[in-house]
Amino acid sequence: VSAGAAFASIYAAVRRVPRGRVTTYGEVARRVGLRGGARTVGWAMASLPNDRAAPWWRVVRADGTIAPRPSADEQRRRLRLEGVHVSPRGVIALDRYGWPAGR
DNA sequence: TTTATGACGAAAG
DNA sequence: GCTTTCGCCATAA
Repeated sequence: VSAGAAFASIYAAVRRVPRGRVTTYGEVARRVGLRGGARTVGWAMASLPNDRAAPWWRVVRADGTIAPRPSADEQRRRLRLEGVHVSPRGVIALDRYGWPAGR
């Protein structure tokens, strides 16, 4: 895998996110041992060749908003399909769908 | 090795 | 509530 070890850890963490739940970049970063490495996580997702078995759509920003990217629309759609309620503005209730918090 | 970039985060104005 | 600034870590050139 072409990327560094950090990527593997990040992908692994993202895969642990249960269906119907979402997590944040910062949360993932923390799980892999990177405190301020939230950007690294996002960058890892950006490098996602789309063949990688990582539910990137379950990863949102710290405030529950979806990152402004071209596929944000698709991400929102996928989350909805999993039962995650996304506000019209693209905001997700982390205190409800967040993970591992959950509630 | 240094510089620049990035699906971020938190704080300050 | 929104925009701006700084901080963090890893990779690329």
